[in-house]
Amino acid sequence: MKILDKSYDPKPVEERWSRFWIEAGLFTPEVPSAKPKFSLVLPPPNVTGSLHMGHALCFTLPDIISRWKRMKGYNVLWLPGTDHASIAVHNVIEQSLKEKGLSRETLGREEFLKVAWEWKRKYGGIITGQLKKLGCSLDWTRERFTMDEGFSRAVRLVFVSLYKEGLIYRDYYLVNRCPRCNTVLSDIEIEHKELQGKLHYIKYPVLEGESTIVVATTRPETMLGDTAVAVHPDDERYKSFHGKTLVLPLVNRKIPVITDSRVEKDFGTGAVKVTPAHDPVDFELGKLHGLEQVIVIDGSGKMTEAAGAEFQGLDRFECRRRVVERLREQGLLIKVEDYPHMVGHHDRCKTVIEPHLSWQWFVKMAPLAKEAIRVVEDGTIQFIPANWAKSYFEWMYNIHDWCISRQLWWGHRIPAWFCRPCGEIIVAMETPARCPKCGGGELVQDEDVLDTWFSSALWPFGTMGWPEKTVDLEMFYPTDLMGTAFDIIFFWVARMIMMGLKFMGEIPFRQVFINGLVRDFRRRKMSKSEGNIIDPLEMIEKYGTDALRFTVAALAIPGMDLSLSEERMLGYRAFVNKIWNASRFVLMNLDEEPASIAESELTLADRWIRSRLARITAELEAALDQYKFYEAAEKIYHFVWHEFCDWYIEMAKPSLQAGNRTTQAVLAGALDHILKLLNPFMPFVTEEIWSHLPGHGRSLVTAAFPKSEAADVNPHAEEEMSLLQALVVEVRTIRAENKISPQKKTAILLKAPGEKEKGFIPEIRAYILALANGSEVRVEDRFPPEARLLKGVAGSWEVAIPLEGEGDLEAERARLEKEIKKVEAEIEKLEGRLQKKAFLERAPGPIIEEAKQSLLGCRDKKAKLQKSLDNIKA
RNA sequence: GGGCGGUUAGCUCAGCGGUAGAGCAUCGGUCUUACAAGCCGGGGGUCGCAGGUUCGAACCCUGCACCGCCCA
Repeated sequence: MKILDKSYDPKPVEERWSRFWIEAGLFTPEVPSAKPKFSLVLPPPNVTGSLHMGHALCFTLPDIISRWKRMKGYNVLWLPGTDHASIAVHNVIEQSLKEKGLSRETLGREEFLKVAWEWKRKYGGIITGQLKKLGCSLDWTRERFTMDEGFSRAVRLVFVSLYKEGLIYRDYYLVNRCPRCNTVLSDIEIEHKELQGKLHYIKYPVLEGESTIVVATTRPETMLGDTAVAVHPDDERYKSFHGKTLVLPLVNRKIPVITDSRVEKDFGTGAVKVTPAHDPVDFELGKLHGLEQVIVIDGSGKMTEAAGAEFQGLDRFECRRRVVERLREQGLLIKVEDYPHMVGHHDRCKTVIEPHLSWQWFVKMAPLAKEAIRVVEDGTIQFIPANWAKSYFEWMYNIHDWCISRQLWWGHRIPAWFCRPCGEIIVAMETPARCPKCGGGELVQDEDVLDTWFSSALWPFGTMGWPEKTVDLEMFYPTDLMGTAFDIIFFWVARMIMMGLKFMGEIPFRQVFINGLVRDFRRRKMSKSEGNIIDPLEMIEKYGTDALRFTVAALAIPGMDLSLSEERMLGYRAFVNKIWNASRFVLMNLDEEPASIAESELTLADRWIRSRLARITAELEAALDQYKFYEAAEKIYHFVWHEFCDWYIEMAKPSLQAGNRTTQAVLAGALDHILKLLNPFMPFVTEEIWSHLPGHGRSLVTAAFPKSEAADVNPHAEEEMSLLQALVVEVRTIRAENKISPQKKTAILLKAPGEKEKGFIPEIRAYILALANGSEVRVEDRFPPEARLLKGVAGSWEVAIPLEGEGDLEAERARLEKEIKKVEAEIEKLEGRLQKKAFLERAPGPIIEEAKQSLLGCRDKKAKLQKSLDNIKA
């Protein structure tokens, strides 16, 4: 048998197996297949991306499920791919152009796209390589990219169909624009953050007469675009102003005072300036009251010509200062107050959003949302944890139309053409030759591309070849699981559900597992500026992928953020190493010739570990079934380390030395079983060890997951084992507390409570000797009174070891006194309970019985301890 | 303002109606022939606060406080 190295070195092992799995096609499902299927698609990471801890979590967890299902005999498809990430790619490329003194405009669309594709070819593989490093069991033969030819076709088809159905429309509307990224955004890409702003009180003179109205605003620069002032119709303060005309300061535009019940009387002075082209509320007001829309800020945050000669070309914030200055000079600025308020920011680049009036494309969401709500309501799609469904509903019930056009080039260009002469809009799959309305050939395609999330919404079926009727769709759609973080429920999950229902007529996935956010050990968000980022690649480098994966699983409590620390990872690396060394021991003790089990030769330890394996397997599967990764991880961790290693291996040693071949077989079998249980969590180390086991197969990836054998459950062996453990721990405790050297072998005296229990002795004698470092085990009916003994109680048994020489009994006395105190507290509690009439009358029988037994046990223990103590004192 | 989650050992978290648990940290012992990334043993908690339901509450109900997230 090849002896393993003394410690585990992950790097070469990971590289070797990662390559082997993929080359051997083990992650590629059978087509066709008689097996039941289990499918999922990878939520596509950005091509620009590099693996971060959020990915590590979000991809490891479904991988654990995938690997487990695969081993259970499912035909598993986990389909990988990446997303083109319009804005992110633009940011990267435009930044590098800027460094060369270029811009995308100087380059032109076609050249820009060439650069982008080149860049994608060069860096697009980074994250996929990292996914392989993570050990994700993805079928790389099916890898897709959202801008693939086929996928792009699907995107176009969806656009065209929705347009034809009236679910996509074009509108001149006030949308959110990021002046830095130079594109509009959808509502959910806006992050509202409270800023300490200023409320400016500005005097607007009335055209006729001397009076003025004071308005309050946080954005004085927008006054240049004001086209009215609004007051509440019932506001007594302003009744005399109804119908009056004001002169807009700095601009000298004549604007009306209008009344609208939506004006908040309590805000500012109760009179509000109305800027229909730059504020969502004002936009609505303006439409209702037929106000002019004056655009004073352009899409990049610069003041327009309409803002006036003095301000034109200024940045919006610079303009704000200038406007305030001018108003102050003219005595029109009454006061400025600190005013905290919520301001929209672009969630990616954190730039303050500018409301922007322009022509854009929108998806009408309400009709799509209806079905999507129903399938979650009726449980066809299940959120895990279920609470997230609530957020989903909340959003879906209040859904807004989705602005899908982006003023970018990298992405799916909107398949719409404008006929210059007649103004007709043509939406089509292919570039139309001429206008169907006027017959003209002067057609110009819309410049914009679609929101990246528009294509992501098609991912679950677009990746499988839709709109073709493919075998993959037939076999693997709908998928079974979508694992993702909560912040993406609206971006992704909701839209995938809507599009899946709309175009496939079926849900895209049955279950949605929502994982938490990864935080640092003090529960802070990880961020570059805080310097508290834990980089998964660095962790893999330092501790190995298996340790990283196991850590992530052990911390993954459904619905909870997890706080990660390197310390924790260190602990699980120790676990990996522990497994390695336990395996090393097993392999060192196996004969060349594989052993087989003879039932009659099974030792207590053998029967016990088989019983425990059966139970732990069932428990592990139950936990995984509910996506309780932390519970599964904790269970297997405890079992492997503190049952298999601490007890079984130690107990197997004497049998192995005695040449017991059955124990060899049980030991090898148990290790094989354990490696399979662990494989979904730590694929690399388990695969490596397994390949050294006699009779191993080709790969654990496709090995059968162990069954929990009911026949192996052995309560008798478990009970006997519990007794043994209690006895051994008691002896060890007495030894430790009395500072008896670990090297020193001592005689161990046992007193069984009765004849029946004495029957256990032959079975446990050798184990006690080995585990408690005994020189002999003597069974006594009563301990010799003359001897100096250190005594303890284990269940209903007593143990004792002789104190040799002139040993000090002080420590022992302290120990006994402490023990007695503990038992006394327990007795008091139990007596209190059992004395209550109500408890005896109302509590269920077994509970009362248990309490009574407990009390008897405690009293017995106390008596024994007391006797020992008296002995010492005497 | 609405919604969700949290408050349990020094730290991070399980437990969610029947005697308070884990990992790490800590303290003591130990290089015992798989592993010192190890082994053995110990200490440590009126389960945020106040009421209520119950024979029995960390767990269920009500209110409050504080922290975090999401949506207006």
